[in-house]
Amino acid sequence: MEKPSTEYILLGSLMQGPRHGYEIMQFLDSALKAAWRVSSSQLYALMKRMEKEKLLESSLELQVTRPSKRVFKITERGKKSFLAWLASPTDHVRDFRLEFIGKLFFYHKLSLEGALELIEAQIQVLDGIRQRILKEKREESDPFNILVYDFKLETVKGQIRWLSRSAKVDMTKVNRRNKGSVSGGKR
Amino acid sequence: MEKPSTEYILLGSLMQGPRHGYEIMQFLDSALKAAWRVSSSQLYALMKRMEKEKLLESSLELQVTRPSKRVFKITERGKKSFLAWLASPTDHVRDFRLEFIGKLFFYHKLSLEGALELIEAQIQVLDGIRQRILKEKREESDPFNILVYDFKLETVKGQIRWLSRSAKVDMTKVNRRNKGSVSGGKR
DNA sequence: GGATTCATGTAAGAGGTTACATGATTAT
DNA sequence: ATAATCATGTAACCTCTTACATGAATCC
Repeated sequence: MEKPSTEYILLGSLMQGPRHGYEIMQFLDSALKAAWRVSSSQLYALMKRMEKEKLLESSLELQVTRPSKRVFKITERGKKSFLAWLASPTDHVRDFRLEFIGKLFFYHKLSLEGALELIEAQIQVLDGIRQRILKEKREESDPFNILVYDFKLETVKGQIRWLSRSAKVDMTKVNRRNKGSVSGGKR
Repeated sequence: MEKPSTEYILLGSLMQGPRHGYEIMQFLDSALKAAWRVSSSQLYALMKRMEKEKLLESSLELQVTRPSKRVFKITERGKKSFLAWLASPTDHVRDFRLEFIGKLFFYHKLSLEGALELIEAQIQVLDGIRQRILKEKREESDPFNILVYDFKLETVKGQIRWLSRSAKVDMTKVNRRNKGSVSGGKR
């Protein structure tokens, strides 16, 4: 069973240091707004579950004028889980969009190396899928189903094209600009 | 509030005459297997709901050696609802794939006219979306967000390309081959 | 004086999925 | 013998969304 990628997005939000829920929401709202939305209810529910699974720890921080904050901190286990997710390509076309963009975001944000390797691996995976669809299309006789296969092919080809051009080029730029550490930086 | 497209797929399965649940499953499994999967539990649940909404009617048909069948028949209200769905383009990129293919399937299967008009309208809708993304991209300065917009653009452009080439051409062929009636044919 | 920000949640529901129950019949 | 086909469902769960509750502080 795979975790939903939203959990990894939340884990990733804690990689630069502890944060409380509201802070994470603001962070994602401004930084990932174009690609990912997490509602407050979902966020708090997921955080609770992940604490049970020992992927993070929390502590209450009392405030005078404001309501108390629950500050979350990622555990070693959580870091390992996040980094493993980050390095592995997605193998379902329908999840590719959100999940892959989420991964790139953290390579970018955390100034991590390995993005090009992931892109390369993802291209291989998508190319495998492309060939599988091509094979199925060849074995199909119904004209409507062929149409469907054409659409799937067009989708996968668009993704590969994007990976080969934009992603590769831009992530190279990003990587060249700032080479940094994984866990550095307190808030 | 929009209905989930799965309901329309089920409605569409009744357009050529009454059918029982198992029969619909087989029909979809063989004819739409490349694009749409409906589990038995979901099918029966949706049928029950749609009967409450007067989109269909059902009656029990007793059998000697086999378990009884519940035969579903689409109502006038159901037909109207289905045909309205069929003629309207999808305006969410994320729903486009499944929903549009489902629509084309029924134009094909029911030998209906109007597929080319729908394709044309859908291209217009997607082109509007393309321009909106392009505009947002131009206003964006963060290199990562630009990457995301590039991906969205690549996706939409792939869809438009598919619509303009394959879909248009193939549906023309289909339309030319068989010109038929809407409600004709008993099972 | 009313809206927005800060901060955390609960409850209900939408739209599924997977596993399972039932039980006879027919194909291998 | 056993597996698959026919036929209809229930129950539990999953991921995520929307609406709502709370309550002080600060901005306009």
